[in-house]
Amino acid sequence: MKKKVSIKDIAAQLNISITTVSLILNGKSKQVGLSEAQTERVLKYVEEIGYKPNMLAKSLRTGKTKIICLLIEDIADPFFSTVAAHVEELLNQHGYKIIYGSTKNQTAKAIELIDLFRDRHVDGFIICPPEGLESDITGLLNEHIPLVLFDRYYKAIDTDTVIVDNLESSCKAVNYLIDHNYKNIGFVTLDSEQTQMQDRLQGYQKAINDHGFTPYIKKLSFSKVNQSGIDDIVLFLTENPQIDALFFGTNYLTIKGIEAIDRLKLSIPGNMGVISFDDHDVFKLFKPGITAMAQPLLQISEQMVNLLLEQIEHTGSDRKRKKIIVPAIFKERQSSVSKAE
Amino acid sequence: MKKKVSIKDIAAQLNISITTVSLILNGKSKQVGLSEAQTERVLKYVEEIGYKPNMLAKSLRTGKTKIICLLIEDIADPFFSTVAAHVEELLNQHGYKIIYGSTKNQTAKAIELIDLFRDRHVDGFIICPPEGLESDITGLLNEHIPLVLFDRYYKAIDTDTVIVDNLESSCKAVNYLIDHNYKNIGFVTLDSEQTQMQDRLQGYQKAINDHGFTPYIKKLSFSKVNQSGIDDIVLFLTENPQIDALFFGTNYLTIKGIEAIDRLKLSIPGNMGVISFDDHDVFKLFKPGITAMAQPLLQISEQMVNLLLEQIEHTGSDRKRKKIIVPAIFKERQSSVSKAE
DNA sequence: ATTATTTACTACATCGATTGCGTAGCAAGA
DNA sequence: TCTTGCTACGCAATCGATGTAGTAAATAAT
Repeated sequence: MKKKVSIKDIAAQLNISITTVSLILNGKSKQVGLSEAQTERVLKYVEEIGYKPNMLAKSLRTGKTKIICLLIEDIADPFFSTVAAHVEELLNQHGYKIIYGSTKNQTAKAIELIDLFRDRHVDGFIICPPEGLESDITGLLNEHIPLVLFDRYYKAIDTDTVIVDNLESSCKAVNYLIDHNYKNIGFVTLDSEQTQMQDRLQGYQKAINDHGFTPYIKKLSFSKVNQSGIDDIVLFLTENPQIDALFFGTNYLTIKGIEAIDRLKLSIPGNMGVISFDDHDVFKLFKPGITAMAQPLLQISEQMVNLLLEQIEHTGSDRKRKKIIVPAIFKERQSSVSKAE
Repeated sequence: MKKKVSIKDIAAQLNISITTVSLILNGKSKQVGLSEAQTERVLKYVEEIGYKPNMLAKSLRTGKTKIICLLIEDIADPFFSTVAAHVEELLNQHGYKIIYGSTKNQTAKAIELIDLFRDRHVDGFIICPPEGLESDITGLLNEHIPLVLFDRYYKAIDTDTVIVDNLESSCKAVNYLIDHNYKNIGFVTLDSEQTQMQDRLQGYQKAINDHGFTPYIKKLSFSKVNQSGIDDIVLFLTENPQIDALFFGTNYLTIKGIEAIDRLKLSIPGNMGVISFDDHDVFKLFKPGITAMAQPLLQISEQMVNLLLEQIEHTGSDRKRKKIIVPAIFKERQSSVSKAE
């Protein structure tokens, strides 16, 4: 069992000062004019004994932890876990580790987590914010803590943000259904004020209005999707039997919807055209394949990491915050093929 | 923009010593005999200004970080992300945060990550180890760092471990197929020496041998599953047309298998019975539902967290290491219903 | 009145690094 | 000989906490 060696032990062993060792280890030997010989000697010895600096001490002193906090809804959700995987990979390339927290879309939990990680002095945050976090986000901004929001944002706060073009994409998806001969298109969404859901709703409404169609909108409460989601959709469809296609606001709503449609013994796309916002592994495997408006997760992750690194590197205060909107990708599958007249 | 207050500022403000503040904040006021009045005063003030201790300094001093490292194959895999979600939740209840890393099942990446997190002084590890990590694991044990392995383990090293009864479960699954009239049952697995895959293979072989059947085994290389997995399985089935059922060693193999079967225009379970080791969201939604031997993820997570906390709390060296084997759960669906004679 | 005990705190070293400032040693220029 | 200027390094403060050992004052015991 090896005991941990500190910079002090090294200095003692080599009969030099701690300062010298530290400077050499931080590559400042040239800068401060330490001799080649000494530098070599220290580097060689350090290598030999496999010394690893204590990151805690380092962080305490420098104020940098090289840890980024990723705050998402739920790590078990494929959308978020995929983003997490990408962000992890990308940030690793820059020497950052990532620590994450699942908010379950609950304001209180999110606030608690932000506090906790701020206490741990993470170097930055990537956050998919639930509702009602305005003041906490503002707090982070005021302390100049690097921060990127994604998937949704707050209209009232100027933050670096990465989202998809929710409105446009939704509009396109609904137009696609209209073009394929569906006449009564319903929209199943969350009862949420969050920007992404609002924009998707508006996209739906725009497409419907543009064609003078009748809107059919069902809003489910986030917390009840798992309990009564299927029942709610069954009811919605029963009450509106004329509906011949459904557009879903998120992938888990689509999954509930598929089960509901199945329960009503309706066939996809024969009786019911389906398009999902957000893709899912299931959708391409499912028979018929479920058409989806997919978010380009790698691209989103890259943009987020870039924005975050920009902030970390840019210590001045004159940087302009950026909102990046990436286009969603339409994955055409069989659940939305042309309806027979 | 509020500046961070330290324990020193508090002491100065209240005209008392740093020690006193620290003692009170750590709830030792009674123990060391500080006056009620003083205690109240400090607590009240601390509350007022919303002081948060610097965890870095605390950790540096105490050697505890209250962070646990979860090392898994891939956070984007639903098996691991679900475990991650459970572990996070459970450990949060005990005041621990979790930091994770995806090894992609690569030895080098895993070693690097373990090193990194050890440097960061995490209080413990939960690891799903790739092959060839024996010496690193031994290293952790020697340093008495709390450690739990899961999903697989090293036969040569005595560690706390949580796994499912891979051999038994696999045997049961294959027996189920046999009982349902399938005669030529293939096993699609990974070309891996890891215990979980070996045990599943042995379970398969036992069931096949017990009935005097012919084994058909296809081993895919982990790294190539995504590229050529489907083709490989198609080939395997083409070369062995008598196969009437497949047992898959992991859920992602099953997914490849389903696509392969689909490509061959075979129907499940009509032409091909299917059972998967490991469940997946897709499987219950799929038509027909895919029968699976599911791992009880919450139970596994609970056991891991328990073992880890035991180690953290048990500072003596006489603790006996535990291997916990939890039973898998058979999820009977339609992909394995009785074959017509 | 003197010593012992208790009460209520405080001083200081420490964890393992970083870093601004200081300086010894030596050669060259004045 | 003395100042100046390098070169090559060291001292000590600091980050923000913890915890041991100690002390001053008040009270109790003898």
